[in-house]
Amino acid sequence: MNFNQLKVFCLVAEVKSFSKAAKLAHLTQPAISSQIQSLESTLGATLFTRTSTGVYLTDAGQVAHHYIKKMLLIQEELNDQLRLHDQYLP
Amino acid sequence: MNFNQLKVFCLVAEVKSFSKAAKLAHLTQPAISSQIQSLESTLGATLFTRTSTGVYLTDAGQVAHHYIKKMLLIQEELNDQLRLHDQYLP
DNA sequence: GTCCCTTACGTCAGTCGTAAAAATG
DNA sequence: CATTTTTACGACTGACGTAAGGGAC
Repeated sequence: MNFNQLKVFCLVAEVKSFSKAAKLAHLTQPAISSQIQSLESTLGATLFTRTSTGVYLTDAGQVAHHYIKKMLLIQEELNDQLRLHDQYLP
Repeated sequence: MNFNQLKVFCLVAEVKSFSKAAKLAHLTQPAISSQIQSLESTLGATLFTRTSTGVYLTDAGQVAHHYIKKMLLIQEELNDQLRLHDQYLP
């Protein structure tokens, strides 16, 4: 599980579309599809229901979204704190 | 940045040794060294001071340790919550 | 036909282990 | 010399893009 997968997951959850997320992330749809499948595999749960009108979070997906948002927020705080620090190398 | 790196980082921070962490994680010392170097590179900060008597967290390393522990805790909560869910596939 | 997601496949970066090197006590 | 970390190198896994496939409107 890596943070790129988590960012892609949150992006898809927001725009409710793999293809739109792909454009926003400057990736291809297959890359998005692969990332989501990989995340679903490691978490052992289906995160999205795929329909012709769009993709939507399952119950498990909503749970995951809640925690993953928190993790990404903490990651940003970490980066912010390190940027203020001495050992930071631009 | 992936979660294996974060777990290795926390392990090294606890045992203050790459070699001991390697044994505990069932990896080799070079693998630990590489993971830490990679994490230091992505965070843009030196996390450990390497001495002959052991490795110790730098100031930036202590900051990172604080946030990374929180991220790993949330990851565990996520796994716990998903395990209670319907869509969970063993 | 059009749009969207998935599968298949070749390519390239990242990670591991083994082996050798460098540094410290 | 013993211990620990780092570097070098070959092998493997994982992620990407291109191209083709399948389903819904």
